[in-house]
Parts: sequence; C-alpha cells; structure tokens
Amino acid sequence: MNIGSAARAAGLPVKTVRYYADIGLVEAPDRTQTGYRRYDEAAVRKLAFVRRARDFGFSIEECRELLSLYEDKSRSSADVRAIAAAHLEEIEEKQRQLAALRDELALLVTACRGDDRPDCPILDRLA
Amino acid sequence: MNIGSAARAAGLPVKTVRYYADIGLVEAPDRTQTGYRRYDEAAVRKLAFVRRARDFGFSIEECRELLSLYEDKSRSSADVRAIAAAHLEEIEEKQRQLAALRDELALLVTACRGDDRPDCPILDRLA
DNA sequence: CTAATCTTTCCTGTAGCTGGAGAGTCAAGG
DNA sequence: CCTTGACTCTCCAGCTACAGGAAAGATTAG
Repeated sequence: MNIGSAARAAGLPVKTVRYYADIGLVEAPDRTQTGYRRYDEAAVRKLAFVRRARDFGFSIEECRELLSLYEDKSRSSADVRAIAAAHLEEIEEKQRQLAALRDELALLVTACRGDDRPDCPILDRLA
Repeated sequence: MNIGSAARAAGLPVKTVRYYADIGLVEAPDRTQTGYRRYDEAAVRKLAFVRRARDFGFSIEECRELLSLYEDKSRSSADVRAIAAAHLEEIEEKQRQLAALRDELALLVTACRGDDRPDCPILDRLA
C-alpha cells in the first residue's frame, strides 16, 4: 500500500501522513527499492487512530501517549483515563473563557446601533 | 517614552510591541539619534487598544481594521459592528464545536472505569 | 568609573501542518 | 516502445502571534 492509499484509508492528507512519519508518530514499516513508503494494515489503523484522537482535540504529544497505550496490551485503563480527563479539563476551561468572551462581546454588539453615525460603544470599550 | 515604559503602560511585553511595529500595526512615531524607538501618548493608546481587542480574541488583521476605524473620525458604527458581529459568530461556532466535543469526551471518561485492567472504552472508541 | 539595566538587530523555535518546486517512478494506452 | 498522467520523493518556505536568546551598543545610578 502506497502512501496515497494509506492516507485515503485513514482519512488524512498525504502531507499529514508524511509529517507524522517525520516526527516519528506513525512511521511506514518499510520502503520499496525506489524509496516509496509502504503502509500495512497495522500502520493504517494507527493513522486512523491518530486522526480520531486529533478530531477529539488531543495534541500530537497526547496522541503519542495514547498510541503507546493503545499498543500496550498490559496498559491500565486508568492511564488512558487520566490523559482524557486532563484533556477534558482543558476543554472545559476553554469553554469557560469562551463563554465569558462571547457574553461580553454580544453585549457590545447589541449596544452598538450599527448605523451611519460614528459613535460606537464597541470602539469606546476598546479605547 | 522608551519602548519599555510604553509596553508597561499598554500592558504588553516589549517583544510584542516591537513585533507590532515590525508588522506595521502600531509603529513608534520616531527614533532617537541612537536608534531607540520613542513612543508618545497616541501610540500608547493604540497599543492598549490593540491589547484589549486581542483580549477579545480579535485577530491581528481584525485589529488592523478596528484600529483604522478607531482612527477614522468619519467612520460609521455599522462598519465596526460588522467586524464584531462576524467575530461573535466565529466564537459561537467555536463554542458549538467545543460543546459537542466536550460532551462526547465526557461520556467516554465516565464510561471508563479507570482501574488496573486494560479494557478501556476510550481507546475502543478511537480504534 | 563601573555595574546594572535597557535597547538594538538578528536568528531560531513554537504547533501542526500546507503548498510548491524539481525530480524520479509507475501503470496504462496507443 | 513511447508517451502521458498520476503518483511519489526530498527539501524549503510559510502560516499565527509571538517568545527566547545572543551579541552589541546606550543609558542611568551610585
């Protein structure tokens, strides 16, 4: 399986697959004589695993940890849970910040008449 | 006023003030004979304006637009409002995505016992 | 006068890719 | 056999919004 098919199967751009190999996250098992990367089923599964974890907002480093736990049959679910719980906490913190921001900005937007005249509570607030 | 005092007055790191000058966002009015940037009150006001806009999550390019509207005494508040409203829409979209993500991840975390055993719904979901 | 603090420019690195150049490889069609 | 088009390779640059650090000059306090 060449990189193109592997990328399609995993749902990732070819560039990204190559990038993951460069940083040692998911490397192709071997190369052809002419230097083409060959991917097997296991590698494709790992790529797809990473894609889903990335969709969940896990960082590359978190993905690396999750991947090694994924590979480790004697892992404890507590280890995985700890990573996910920490990530969940980050997301919730981000949510709180975003909510505060939104509320304040929404106030400004509704306060601004948005007409031809120059007076604008939004700029006033920023000044 | 040297860059250090200006940065303190505006609540920004010196590095950031220099960066804003480099990208032509807020430039120091002039330089001393020995090359030191001199900032005046107006420049400091602009720096503080940008800092607050950045706190609101506006991008540098949005700040550039807001700044030119801020400077333009014949601006219409509608122009400002349009930028803010667009940004608000982005924030709300981000909020929706984050909420969906959080809910799904929270489900997984609660589903995982987090003990010494290897079976883990989180990894199962990612695999 | 000296030591400490500021300031300058320039270069590098961050996260996570994406785009492009230029060159080589492969499979199919004529 | 040749060509064409699709695929792949490596390397380099750029994106956001700065942060860190080196080496050198400027300024200020004691």
